[in-house]
Amino acid sequence: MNEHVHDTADLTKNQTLVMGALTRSKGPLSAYTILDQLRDNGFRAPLQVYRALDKLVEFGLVHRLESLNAFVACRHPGCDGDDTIAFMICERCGQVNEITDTALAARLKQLAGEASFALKKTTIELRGLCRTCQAA
Amino acid sequence: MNEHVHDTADLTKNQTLVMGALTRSKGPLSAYTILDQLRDNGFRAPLQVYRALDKLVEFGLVHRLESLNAFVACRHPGCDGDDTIAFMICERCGQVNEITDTALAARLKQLAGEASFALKKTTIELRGLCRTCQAA
DNA sequence: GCAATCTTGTAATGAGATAACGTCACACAC
DNA sequence: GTGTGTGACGTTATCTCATTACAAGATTGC
Ligand SMILES: [Zn+2]
Ligand SMILES: [Zn+2]
Ligand SMILES: [Zn+2]
Ligand SMILES: [Zn+2]
Repeated sequence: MNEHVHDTADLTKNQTLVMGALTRSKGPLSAYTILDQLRDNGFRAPLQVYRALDKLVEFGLVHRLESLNAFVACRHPGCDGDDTIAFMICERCGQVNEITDTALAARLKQLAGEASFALKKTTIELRGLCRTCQAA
Repeated sequence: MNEHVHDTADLTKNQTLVMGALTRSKGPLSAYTILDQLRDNGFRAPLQVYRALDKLVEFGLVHRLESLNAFVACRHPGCDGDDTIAFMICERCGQVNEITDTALAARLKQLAGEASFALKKTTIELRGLCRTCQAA
């Protein structure tokens, strides 16, 4: 088995349950919301969720949205190789759109380089209204 | 007086105290850290800090760092007009560098436009090591 | 078997943020 | 001057988010 790329078949029981909750959801979920949804599956404590989330984020199956303190299942096929992901978060319907852009990533790397900053992780979160919600 | 641009002279007592704490600090501070620093000035409750912070952020004198749940005094002269600010946060020494870049902002606006996303606020936070901390 | 390692369960606590209430000071109309 | 609206302030309680600490099972490799 590939040791870097994970799919849902590799997951433990708790990881599978948490992944399922996120995949079923239309938008991001907080850890405690996930906990509530999994009470019937034997979840009793936040740590059960957080431990699973840590792994899922590590595997690249889930992204953490810093500005929401919430988590979302990755729906961007092929964001594995890319560590510069921009999230467009609709403040009305909660929908999250995940995009990568080489020009954007290149510009950020350029800026970091000019400042001699050793870039490890980038967080880009755009807040606003999605196409649908602008009409309403 | 200009009704949009604020300087420290416009601030209330609590706002001045919170602004002072942030200005004195080399790096970002959490609301509760600020609270502790201002106990001697009569601060007793988190809300006193949060209320002041809300206003200071609104005035553009302070920025909130989403990935740290912390606040930092603006040290970027002229970031008023620019709503696309990138923060470079050193994970070792905590120093925060604030930069604006027209190419970066333009690309983000472009991407939002292509998705018909009505952009309201952008969060860009780069984590890594500053020049000094890479040597050590 | 046995040790090393990983995963899990549980309780307690720490850290970040807001709700709900009442008070006070001040500007401004009447 | 009295009423009224507005904004800042103080206090308590509560809510949400996240981690520490400790113990117990499961898994793997030898
Ligand atoms: Zn993704
Ligand atoms: Zn929407
Ligand atoms: Zn600034
Ligand atoms: Zn540093």
